[in-house]
Amino acid sequence: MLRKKRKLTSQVADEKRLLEGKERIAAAAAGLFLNGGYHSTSVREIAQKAGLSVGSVFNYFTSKEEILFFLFSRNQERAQDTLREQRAEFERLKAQGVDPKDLLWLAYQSYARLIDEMRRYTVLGYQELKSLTVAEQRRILEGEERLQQFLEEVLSYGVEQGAFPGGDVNLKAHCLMVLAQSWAVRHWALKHFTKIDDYLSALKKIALGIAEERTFAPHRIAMVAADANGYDFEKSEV
Amino acid sequence: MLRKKRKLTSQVADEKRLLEGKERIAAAAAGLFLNGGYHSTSVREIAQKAGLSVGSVFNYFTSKEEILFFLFSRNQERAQDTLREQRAEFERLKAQGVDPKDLLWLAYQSYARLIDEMRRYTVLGYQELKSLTVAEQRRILEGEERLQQFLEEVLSYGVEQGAFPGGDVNLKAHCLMVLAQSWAVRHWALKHFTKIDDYLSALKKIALGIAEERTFAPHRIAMVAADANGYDFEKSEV
Amino acid sequence: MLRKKRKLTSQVADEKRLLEGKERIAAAAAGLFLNGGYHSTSVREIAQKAGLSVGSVFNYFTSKEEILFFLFSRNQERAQDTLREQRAEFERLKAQGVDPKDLLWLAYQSYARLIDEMRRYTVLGYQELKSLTVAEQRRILEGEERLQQFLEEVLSYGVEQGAFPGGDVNLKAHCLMVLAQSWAVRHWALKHFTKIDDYLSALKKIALGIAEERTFAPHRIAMVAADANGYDFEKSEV
Amino acid sequence: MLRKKRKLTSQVADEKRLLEGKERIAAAAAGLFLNGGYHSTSVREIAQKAGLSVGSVFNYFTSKEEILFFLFSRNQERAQDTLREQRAEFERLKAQGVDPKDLLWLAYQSYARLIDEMRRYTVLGYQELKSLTVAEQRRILEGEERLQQFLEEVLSYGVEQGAFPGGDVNLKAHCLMVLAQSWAVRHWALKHFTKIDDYLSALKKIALGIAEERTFAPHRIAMVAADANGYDFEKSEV
DNA sequence: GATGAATGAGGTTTCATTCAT
DNA sequence: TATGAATGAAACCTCATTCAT
Repeated sequence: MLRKKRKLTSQVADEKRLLEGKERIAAAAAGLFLNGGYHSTSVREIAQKAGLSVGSVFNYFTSKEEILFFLFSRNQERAQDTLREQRAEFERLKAQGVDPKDLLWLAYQSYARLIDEMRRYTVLGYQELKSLTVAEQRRILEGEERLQQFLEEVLSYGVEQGAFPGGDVNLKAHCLMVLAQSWAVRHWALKHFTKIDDYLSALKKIALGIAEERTFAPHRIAMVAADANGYDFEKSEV
Repeated sequence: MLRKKRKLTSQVADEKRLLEGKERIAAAAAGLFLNGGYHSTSVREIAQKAGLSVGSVFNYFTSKEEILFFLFSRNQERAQDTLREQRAEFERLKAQGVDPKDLLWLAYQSYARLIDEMRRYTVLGYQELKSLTVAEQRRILEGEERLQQFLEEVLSYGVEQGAFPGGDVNLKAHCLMVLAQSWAVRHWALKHFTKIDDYLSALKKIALGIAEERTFAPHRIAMVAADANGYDFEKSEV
Repeated sequence: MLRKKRKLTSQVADEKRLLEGKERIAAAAAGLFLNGGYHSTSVREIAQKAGLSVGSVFNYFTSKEEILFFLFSRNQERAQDTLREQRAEFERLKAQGVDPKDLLWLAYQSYARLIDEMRRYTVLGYQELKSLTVAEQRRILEGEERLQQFLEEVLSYGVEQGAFPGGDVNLKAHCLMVLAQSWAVRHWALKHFTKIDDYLSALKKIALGIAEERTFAPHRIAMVAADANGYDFEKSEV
Repeated sequence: MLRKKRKLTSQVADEKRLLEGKERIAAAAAGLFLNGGYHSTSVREIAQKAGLSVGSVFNYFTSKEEILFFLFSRNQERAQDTLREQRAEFERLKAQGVDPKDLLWLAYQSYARLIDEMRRYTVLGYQELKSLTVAEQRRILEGEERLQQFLEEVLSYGVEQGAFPGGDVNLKAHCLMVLAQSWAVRHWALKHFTKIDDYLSALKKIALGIAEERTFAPHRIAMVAADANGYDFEKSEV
């Protein structure tokens, strides 16, 4: 009669307690997801590590996948908060007439430090984003895009001010993002940097060099079949 | 992570047949692993897509994981082949006194094109490497390191020849690798480039800029606890 | 990526084997469903009784519910087969000018014997029909309606021939059906009849009496709110 | 079927409060049990609909099953009350020398109206009786038997008075009961009757016809193996 | 060598019931 | 007495793997 009744809400009523519980479980899950991956981690393991019974986990989350999504969104929020602060800071410093190069470097540093703080989640993103619903994936990627957009804005401001040459701002921002993220996702290749600040100081010239490079303007034309390069990919593309 | 294998060898005797079968199955698996992930793909699906019975798959591979490993190693081999060619080419051109900058650009281009050809597997690497045994992971990463080493050698040659300033060659190579790989793993952000060559020509100045940047020399001291930066990671680190 | 992939077909390929297996499992399930009910019966129990492993059950059926539906439909088919025979027989005897009363009694007897043969399933129907999808329920009830329609036709033929008075043929058929079904669903109250034929011979006069009764013609007007009799039923009505 | 109860008494001391609470919960449960079935209804849903907490439900009932039993018994009581009234009325009218046929019809009508009032529970009985303990089942069925016995007595009185022919009074009562219950359990086939009284007036001639039918006397011999008709039923028989 | 049915361990999820607050 | 979070057993179902044919 009632087919497919899905429990839509968490069982725990008290908002504060609910969030605390979620945090606790998610924290336990994060570690396990990272070593071993999302699919290889059982809810039983998560519960155990969080010091709860299996059933209790489902009082806080309605599904295992929700735990993964929670991890991503919570960090997304964290990133967006930082972004907001950065924006404010950027406007403030701009008004003070600070050198665009310094502005970029400040912005970039704070992005890289964010990556460092959330290193585990950055890696998780690269690994397990595809385990989410397409809708959920999009939500997360939109956040990422907003981060990149900010770098683009800072770069564009530099162009306006004559600090950087015009060019493919979008590409430059992409490169900068990727180099920051590599601190997390390719950390094994950067083992000789002890801390993010070591990496950053080594990277400084390279990063600014990218910004100052005179590249071609972008060909902002939406290609009809952007992906028509001979591949027979079936659906995906993450 | 570690598991006990029952049957250690494949059931198929004829070497040629065996390899053909493996290729066929792996090809089918590759697509499925990419859209859907390794864990969500069942052996039955793979068998079906390969036009075989479930049982047959296990005549060619001893486990599902072996299929994944096969995919990685086969591509590793492919990459190492390319690397060997590149090395030969590099020596030849070096002997002809070709400009180190051109040498680097040639090497880099061919690496990027390799990434492009194996785009699906590059993504797969970022996503599913952790699904392998630690030993297997290491084997794959060693290949990756060899690729980076080649770039480092080319860069070093440029330094010797006075084309590039001295500096952290290791870091530069890392950056170059990451930017090439981003064509695969962050392709959604590069949608406005139709083909790898479009991306490459836009990237050329940036890449060479990185090579020519005057960075600090590396502090080649192996840190005792390179990872002692406050994290409580348990085991892994990919 | 692929969300909600439902295994749509049974795993067993060989048609004959598949059917045999289904029969075997369904037979085991039938008994268990009857004592204890559908929900209280676990798949493990079914498997055990059928002499199979749990997994194997799901090679034959895609879900537990399918077992229940299989039971219902298979008996539905069985009933429809009998119905077809009855129809043929009816036409044959009608052509021979057999007395309508005898025709009715023959038809009724064979329906009652069918009920007897499928007694367990008749009970199951009363108990567990609601455990099916609404669509599936409808399919089963349509079969039941066809059975009743046949009785109505036989009754109508008797009316034409002057053997029975006109009246609410639909109601009469309903009464006859219910009395036959009561042999299954209220068997505890009929314990003093050893066999269906005992019950039938005792019931003969009553059944024919019903047919011969002079009832009012039916008020075949579709009532606007047929159910507006003060109840606050929420949805169902089986 | 049989289970171990932990707590044997309800937690609520005040008798009045206890009963009020039980009624409230049972009322909520009744609707849910009907649409959806006993097993598919969770205690949480019941609590929610009753406007209580889950814990409170278990202050009033010691188990979910007890709710079901409560529903059945409360209606059983209701039925027995009506029965008592009917008995009194019957004696009164008998003393007044009322026509036995009228007596039967009055008694039958009031039974049918009872069924109508408790339609939901009649259906529930057919569906979920088996979810009770065997002992509980028996208690409920005994009540049902008492109801039938009354009809038998009324019929017997008619026989004594020469209004009905002798015959299988037990069978006749059974038939009458079943036809009344069909208003509830096979309501879908009687949709063209808006109200129970419509059904009753259409049924009147049939019902009285049954009473007046000249059937065989019953063979009241307890059969040794009453069920020896080839079935392999294991335990139950509802 | 190929097949595919059988297996059973283990996955996620539900839910009646308990019990500290 | 009321609450609702915690529990853990047990449910359904999936799937890699085996093995008789």
